[in-house]
Amino acid sequence: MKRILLAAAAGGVLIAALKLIEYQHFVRAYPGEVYGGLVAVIFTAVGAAIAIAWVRRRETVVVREVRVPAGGPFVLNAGNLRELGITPRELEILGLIADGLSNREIGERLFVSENTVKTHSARLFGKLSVGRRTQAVQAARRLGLVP
Amino acid sequence: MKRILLAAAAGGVLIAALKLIEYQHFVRAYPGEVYGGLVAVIFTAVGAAIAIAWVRRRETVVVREVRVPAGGPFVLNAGNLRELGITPRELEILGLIADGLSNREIGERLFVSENTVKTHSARLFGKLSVGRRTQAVQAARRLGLVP
DNA sequence: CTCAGAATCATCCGAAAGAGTGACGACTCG
DNA sequence: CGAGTCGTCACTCTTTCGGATGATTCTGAG
Repeated sequence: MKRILLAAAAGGVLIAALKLIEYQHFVRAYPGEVYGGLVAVIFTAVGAAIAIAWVRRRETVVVREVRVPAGGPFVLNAGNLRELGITPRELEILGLIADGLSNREIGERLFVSENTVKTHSARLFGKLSVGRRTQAVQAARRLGLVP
Repeated sequence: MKRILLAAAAGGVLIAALKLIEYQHFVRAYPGEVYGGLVAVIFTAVGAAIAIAWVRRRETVVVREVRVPAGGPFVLNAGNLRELGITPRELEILGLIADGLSNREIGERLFVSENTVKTHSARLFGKLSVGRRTQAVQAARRLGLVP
């Protein structure tokens, strides 16, 4: 609504300006070519001003700050666990992988060698049908195996 | 440099258009008022087109606070994004890392080289203060940067 | 125009991860 | 007892990651 009024007002100003310039034309202070050039320049500027005022309203809206209010405590999906045949130890290592630990760090935390961790994770990847630990984390979260 | 040439070319077209309209004026097919009106309308449009082409690229980003119930669709936390100084491209790559893609796959999907992906991810790790992609995914999820 | 930020690509190098195998002890179940 | 499962460890090889730099191009802002 406000835009329509603004457009109408702009149109009025436009016509008024045209008349004003035209008046000078009738005064014949300048030849027709100058008149045309003047009109062209002025209305190019007017058009640019209108377009800028019009387009500037366009803005990208980005949503902000929405702390997920804790969608309840994590519950393990034991069903998927069974179906995939994942052992307790493997689940333990899966959790540590999801925490972003390296194989070496996992080994140190569980007091086993890095090779052992690699063996477990390799079997884990097979059961989850993935080839990378990041994918394993994704699959585990989707299956309700980790928070 | 390129812009200057473009501006010059636009000016040339402008003048040519003016001459063309002026020719019709000499033919006296229309009275002076119509000539002025025609010039005004056309150059208002030209000015608008130029301004739009010039201004269109810049888009204003507005941050809006929104409450979302638990389990709702993912909403990006733009605040954290700003604080960490993460660029759009980096965010894009962060998302693909979270999807479990390798650097090579990310490069293929975005049509850039693997080296570029590595550069982006390295800067990303710095901004997130992590040293591994799995940790980056964890941090990103905690900060509301990825689903 | 100059400057800064972003995106792009490259090279070198060491560390980490993953694939593929083989093996051994402990425990359970039939 | 024998078979099967689990957890453990080792070794080799290839691929992928990550760190550290340097360079180029484009664009927006001052």
